[in-house]
Amino acid sequence: MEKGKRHISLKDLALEIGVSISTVSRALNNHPDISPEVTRRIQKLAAEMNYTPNPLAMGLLKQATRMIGVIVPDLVTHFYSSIISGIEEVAEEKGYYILIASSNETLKKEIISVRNMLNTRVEGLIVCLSQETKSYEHFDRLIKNDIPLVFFDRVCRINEVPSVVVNNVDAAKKITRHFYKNGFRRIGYIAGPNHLNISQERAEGYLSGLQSCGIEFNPELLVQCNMSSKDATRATGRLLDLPQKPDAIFGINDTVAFAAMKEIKRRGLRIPEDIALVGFTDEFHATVVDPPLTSITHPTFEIGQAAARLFFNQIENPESEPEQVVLNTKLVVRKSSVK
Amino acid sequence: MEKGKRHISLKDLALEIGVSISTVSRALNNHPDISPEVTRRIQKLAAEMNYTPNPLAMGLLKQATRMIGVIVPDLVTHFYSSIISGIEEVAEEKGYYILIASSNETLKKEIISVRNMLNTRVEGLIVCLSQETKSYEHFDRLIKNDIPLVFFDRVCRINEVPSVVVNNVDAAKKITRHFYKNGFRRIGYIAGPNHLNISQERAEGYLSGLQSCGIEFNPELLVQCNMSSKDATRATGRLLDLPQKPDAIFGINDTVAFAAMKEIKRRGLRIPEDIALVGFTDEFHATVVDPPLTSITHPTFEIGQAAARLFFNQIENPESEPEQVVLNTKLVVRKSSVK
DNA sequence: AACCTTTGCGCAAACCTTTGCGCTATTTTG
DNA sequence: CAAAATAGCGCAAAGGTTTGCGCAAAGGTT
Repeated sequence: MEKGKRHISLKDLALEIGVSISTVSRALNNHPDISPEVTRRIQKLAAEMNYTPNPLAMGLLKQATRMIGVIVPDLVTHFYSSIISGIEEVAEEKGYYILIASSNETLKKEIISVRNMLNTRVEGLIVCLSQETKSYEHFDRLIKNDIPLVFFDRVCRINEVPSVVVNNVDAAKKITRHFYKNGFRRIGYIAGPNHLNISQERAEGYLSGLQSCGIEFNPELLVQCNMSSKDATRATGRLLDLPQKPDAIFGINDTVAFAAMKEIKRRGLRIPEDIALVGFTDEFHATVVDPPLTSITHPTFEIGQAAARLFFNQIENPESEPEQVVLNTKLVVRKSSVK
Repeated sequence: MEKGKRHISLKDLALEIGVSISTVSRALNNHPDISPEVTRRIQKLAAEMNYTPNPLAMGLLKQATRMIGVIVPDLVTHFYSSIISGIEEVAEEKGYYILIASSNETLKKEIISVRNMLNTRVEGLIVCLSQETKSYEHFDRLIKNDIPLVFFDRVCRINEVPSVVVNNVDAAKKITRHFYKNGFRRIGYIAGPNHLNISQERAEGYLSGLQSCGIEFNPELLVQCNMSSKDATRATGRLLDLPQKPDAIFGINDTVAFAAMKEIKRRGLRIPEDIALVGFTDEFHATVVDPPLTSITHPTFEIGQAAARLFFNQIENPESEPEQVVLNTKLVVRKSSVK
């Protein structure tokens, strides 16, 4: 092989054997038109020179890149990386690659990523909205042009776009009732931004849980944060500064719960004796903090798989109606919420 | 735009304006041959129809895909995902995309991933070896064909391939001396597989640290594991089962240290009173476990950036000699190692 | 008026693959 | 034995982009 020639083409094989390019192509695809003898020789040479078809050429020809764009709020939390693993598994089975971008929780980067990925000619997108995202025009071009799109966890336009979520309402209700059963009555909730479906739905479950336990909702006990550690710490502070502190706190996710845990300890309060704590998502390290954190496990890998399946459903079945897959979660009780 | 037509091409623009494809191409590239008037009209239309060049076609023409393959042992630990973020940042500046694959710490998947990525025509690879990898033939094709390759953290063939590592020897030595200064004398080390440079170098630093403190090396106190939580728990058990237990343990990374922490607690021993503990890598949650874990911070983001820069150096400067970048780490002292 | 230069644009090849169609021998059929 | 069928292969187009070359018309020079 010549220096600098990194991949060989049909042309190289054709020149070597002394036949035309089309004959080589057909031989490799076992086309009946080509004599067994020639086919054998070509396939042998191709194997020796380890020929592989050029995906760029195939992409041009078939107008298909076999690439899926995946946009997540960040790359470094277990939640998203595990979902990505799930997507990758299904994609690999189908011979697709995934292109990953992080929005860093900003709308601006999300918009740029969508544009970039389309320019790269991905066949479609699987997206979890950034925290800031409350307008959705940047997805219009996809929807209008029937470019496959799937949302997961943080979703929008669920009537037009297939999505994967967990049963947030039910899970939050379960948490509230769990607190109640263990003797806690002043139950606080640290929510996220209001426009996110996950925040709304978990709040709804929280309220419905309170009601089913006969506890009246106290607005003081519902605080908001932007889901960063820093802001979660502040939100926790606001709860702990109340004249009547909560005796239990439920955070919208484990990052928030970890921050709350630090702040509670910093103020010399004990968990769960003084304040019980429950998270949401069940990051790996929930088992390793002290006390171990009660949380809602997410079937992260399955979320990724489901999202990828919805994606391929659109590829193979463009006319199908948008479907929403709802996965179940489980409350995993650990020390942080049981006296 | 017709239904199903997802991207427009030079041809579409040419037809619309009534000029040839080459004129459109030149107009968009501001070629002086094209009259200002025509150029203006073409650029206006291109903007309106938001034309973007088809990367497949460009790739075919220029024999360059502007894609980098990245292979990591897993996707879900903070260490790797943060490094990937660093790579992505530099890649984005250069207009490159990254294609990510996980070896799941297996040689088999690593070999497959290398092959797949080459078939996809990535322009080169940035790799962290899997735990199992002790033979390196699957990289020969890259080296022989001058396809850019960079290793980071777990490296091999450092004379032929540029790489990014941290000062493992020095860091491990620092840990050992830190233990000594805080009054610990029976210092154990839970190592990883022997063929990995990180395991060897940290062992070397451990030994050199002991020597510099005048402590004689006791082979019983150096145990190995495959770096999984399970095996790390077993390895910890072996240390704790010794007739003369260590009074300090140093784990090859934080995953191992977390497992050790659990096992030590499970046996009713206190940290750091009975046994001091130090990790390596400083995963985010080191601050959140109890007690907070002393560890070696890795400049993960910078590792990714450095790896990407070495990569582009090869692209832009194919004849340059393979360089090894060594980044500094810092010992962050927390409660787990100070009585 | 006859020539040369410039301006402004189109043709076609190249990158790689697939595939409908056409072509030439050979083989089969009536 | 002539006609028709078939086996086995090549040509060329398509997909999108860039770019060397060619070409026509306009302008300028003697």
